[in-house]
Amino acid sequence: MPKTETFNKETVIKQATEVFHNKSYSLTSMQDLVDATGLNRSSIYNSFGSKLDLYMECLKSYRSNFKCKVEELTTTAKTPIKAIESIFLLNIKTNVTNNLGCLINNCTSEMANQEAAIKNFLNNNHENMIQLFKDLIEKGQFEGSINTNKSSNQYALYLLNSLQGLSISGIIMNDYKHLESIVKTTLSILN
Amino acid sequence: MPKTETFNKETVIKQATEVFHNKSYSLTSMQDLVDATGLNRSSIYNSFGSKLDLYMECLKSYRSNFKCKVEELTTTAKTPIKAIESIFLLNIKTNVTNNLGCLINNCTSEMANQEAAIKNFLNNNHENMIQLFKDLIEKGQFEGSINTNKSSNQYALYLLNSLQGLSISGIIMNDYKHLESIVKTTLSILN
DNA sequence: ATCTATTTGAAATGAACGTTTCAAAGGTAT
DNA sequence: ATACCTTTGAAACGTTCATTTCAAATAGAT
Repeated sequence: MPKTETFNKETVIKQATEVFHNKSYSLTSMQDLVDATGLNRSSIYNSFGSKLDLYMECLKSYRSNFKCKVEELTTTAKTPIKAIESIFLLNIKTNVTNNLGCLINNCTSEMANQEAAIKNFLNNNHENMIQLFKDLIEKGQFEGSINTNKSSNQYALYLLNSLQGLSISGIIMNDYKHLESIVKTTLSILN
Repeated sequence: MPKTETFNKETVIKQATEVFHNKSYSLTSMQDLVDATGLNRSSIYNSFGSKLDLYMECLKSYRSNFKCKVEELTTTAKTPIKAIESIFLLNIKTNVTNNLGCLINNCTSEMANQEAAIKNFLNNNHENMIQLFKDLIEKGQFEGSINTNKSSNQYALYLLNSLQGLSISGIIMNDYKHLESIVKTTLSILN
């Protein structure tokens, strides 16, 4: 029957993600994507639809990648607070080495008010993150390892806010130690 | 002698700032700026140089505006901690009403890795903000109203990080109360 | 009124953009 | 081999972009 797809869709998304991460959505041209993926222009349109569609795929891939790592961290961590810490450290490790910030947070600044589909994704992501932190906080508060000065919801909002801040801090600051210090100070409130 | 400038440069910058804030740098076209300012295309180039030059002017104006308000707040505030609080509240008040985030933080995501002049400005801004918080913290620690669990530098990094987070949070979250809660939790560490 | 330097308007420039088109090439199954 | 449908390459499409150009209008100083 037909000729089958010769390229690996996941690989292409990975390559495209890197470009989008490096240059932002607006500053990434279709030519950049052609160059980075080695694919033909038509193949990209055939397989992904449009530049925006491909971008959305990259966002989803980026998030599911993050989710995987987080799941691993939370299951291996000894305490909820250690789990939270390792999520934060994962974040600065991936953001300080390249000074690019988090793809999703960059997207928020750039696109949240421009594209409804993007806004939807971001809202969804936000809720997921809040839930993630809320669960961990509740677990810690139940165990007694996290204080109950604030509700799990208040702490979740606080933690996510700090994590988002680290995305921007990671773009400007080059010193890993400074970012580590921020994490330490941020989490010290929970004990 | 010559015909003099008929328009007010500051007004033009204000109008341009609004456009850049609404649409980001990349998504703002020269036509958008012509429409928003009422100026002729040539006049913009004559007076400001290029789109990027005008953008830089807007960033500077935005920052000096912020600085003015901060100066007023810090001089009228009864305590350093109240001063810090009012800076945070000013921030969420200006960012939650429009869901646009902070112009400078948006710029960080979008442009920090694209334009050296911008990166320079952002680094400078970062240092200024750190110094602002550091001074307030030191004052509070000297007076005894702020604890010494962390150094003024560590607290300054922590506070700026949270403030940057609020810029992103303000884009996604619509509930002013939630942002207020974040501020409250963030500052509770200082007492 | 005249000169002079500037602003203005409108059109033009040339490059880059995202997307489409379509004939040719390519691989799979009959 | 042949038929089938996909991928591929290259060119072209129509827009939009930032910027330039330049003659005409404009206004302060002489």
